[in-house]
Amino acid sequence: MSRTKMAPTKLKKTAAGTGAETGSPDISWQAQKSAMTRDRILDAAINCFVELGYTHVTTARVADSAGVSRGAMLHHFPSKPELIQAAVEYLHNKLLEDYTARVTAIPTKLKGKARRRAGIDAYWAHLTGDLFVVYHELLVASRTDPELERILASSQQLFEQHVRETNESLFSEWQDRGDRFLLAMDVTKFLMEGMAASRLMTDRTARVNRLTNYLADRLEEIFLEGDSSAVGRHTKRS
Amino acid sequence: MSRTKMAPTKLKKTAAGTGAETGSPDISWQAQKSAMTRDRILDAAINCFVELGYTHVTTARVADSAGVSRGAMLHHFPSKPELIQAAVEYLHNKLLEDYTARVTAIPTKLKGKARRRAGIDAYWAHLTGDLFVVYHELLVASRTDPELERILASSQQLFEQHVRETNESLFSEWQDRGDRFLLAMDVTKFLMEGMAASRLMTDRTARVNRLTNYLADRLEEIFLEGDSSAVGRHTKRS
DNA sequence: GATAAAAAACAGACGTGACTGATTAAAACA
DNA sequence: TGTTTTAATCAGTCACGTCTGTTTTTTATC
Repeated sequence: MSRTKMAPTKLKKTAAGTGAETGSPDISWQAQKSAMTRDRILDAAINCFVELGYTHVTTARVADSAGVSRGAMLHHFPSKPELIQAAVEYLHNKLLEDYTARVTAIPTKLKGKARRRAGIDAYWAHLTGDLFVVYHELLVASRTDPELERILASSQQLFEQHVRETNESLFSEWQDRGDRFLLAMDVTKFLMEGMAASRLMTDRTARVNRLTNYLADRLEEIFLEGDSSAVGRHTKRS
Repeated sequence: MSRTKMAPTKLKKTAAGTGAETGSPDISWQAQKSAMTRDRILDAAINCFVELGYTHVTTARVADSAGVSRGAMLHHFPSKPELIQAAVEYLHNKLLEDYTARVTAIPTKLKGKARRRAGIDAYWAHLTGDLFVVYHELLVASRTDPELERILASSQQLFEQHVRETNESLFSEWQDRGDRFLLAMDVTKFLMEGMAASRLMTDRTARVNRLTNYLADRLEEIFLEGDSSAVGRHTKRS
């Protein structure tokens, strides 16, 4: 938004004054302030990713959005690649938080089928949020950006692992379903990510709703498969 | 702005009717040469999209890749946006050709289930080709590029319609399946596009194979649904 | 039909604006 | 006062678009 300095929101100094402040020796007040500026800059960077798109982000815009001068920012992040790396890791953490928050927010009284359906809807909300949109853009950009690929390769793996562990604990009824749990997660993941990535399709909401319902039915089918007549229908081929 | 496709039609009128050249060649040598250069430039542009990624493409690189000078290119495409628009439309046509070619290449002796499976594999080959990767990148970039969004919005619609018509004629056994045909196409489209977009996942081939087999089974299910006990299972909800 | 004029295609150099990183000056703090 | 943090300015690079000049093809005139 507006440029202006508005001087870094002077946070209170807690009467630190004399420098005694043995109360917090490890983290000096300067360090706190520095860390706050860092976070402000990283938040601004994410914001720029959302509003401008990864390729249109410049150091000047991030600094402006954060309300600091370029000099100040370059003090914290000496070069653009270092800023990008920090911002991507920051985004990665926010993504994890977002997914975890949405899934753990499912009422505990929901059980069985209703709970699984709520999980689908939570994942869809996660996928259509700004954070995932930006993350997806980064993944695409990484095809021709080795540095970005290096940064994302690890976080991608960590994210999948985290999602899997979270799901294993929150949907523990799949515990004895073995590989069928992985199949269910993959079907959900790729079908919904495919839908999320198609921004320009016609009849979006109608098709999304139909496919989401279809997916929910398939997950029930996979879950109950051991008890139905459809055993082994899609385990191997070719 | 709009640079209509056929540049060669810019022939002058030769109003001074000497009458001698009433049978003048409709397409002069000059026009042919111009069109050839145009196509060389557009091919080079697509190539740059593939090798460098949309965001790293510059007019100089395209000209260099095409083997013409920047001045020559600027003569055919006065500005970068005009070049991009022409290149995107060119890419769109190549995409249509690619899909059509792959699907029509399915042996006619394949029938029923085997034919449907071949369709899935053909679509997967299409999605993992360079052309679709680039198209997907453009789609992502269009989020923060209004001009690109305008160009893609129409081509996206045209592509879906073309695919639908092609499939209707090549998989005519779905003719009386009504909406279930649309469902089958959507499930295929989004699940496979979701897989294609995930470049960095672990165990890629194994998971892709499993999901592809799963998808093939689901399509058979949808196709046979009218004759099975599963009628109406996933037609409506909320 | 030959030749000159006109138009189109092609080629390269220049200026402008934007972005990055470095350097220097000011301010806040201990 | 001395050090750390913030602000402002400078130089180098890159990409784009305009400009001018050259070659090739078409049209007009004799």
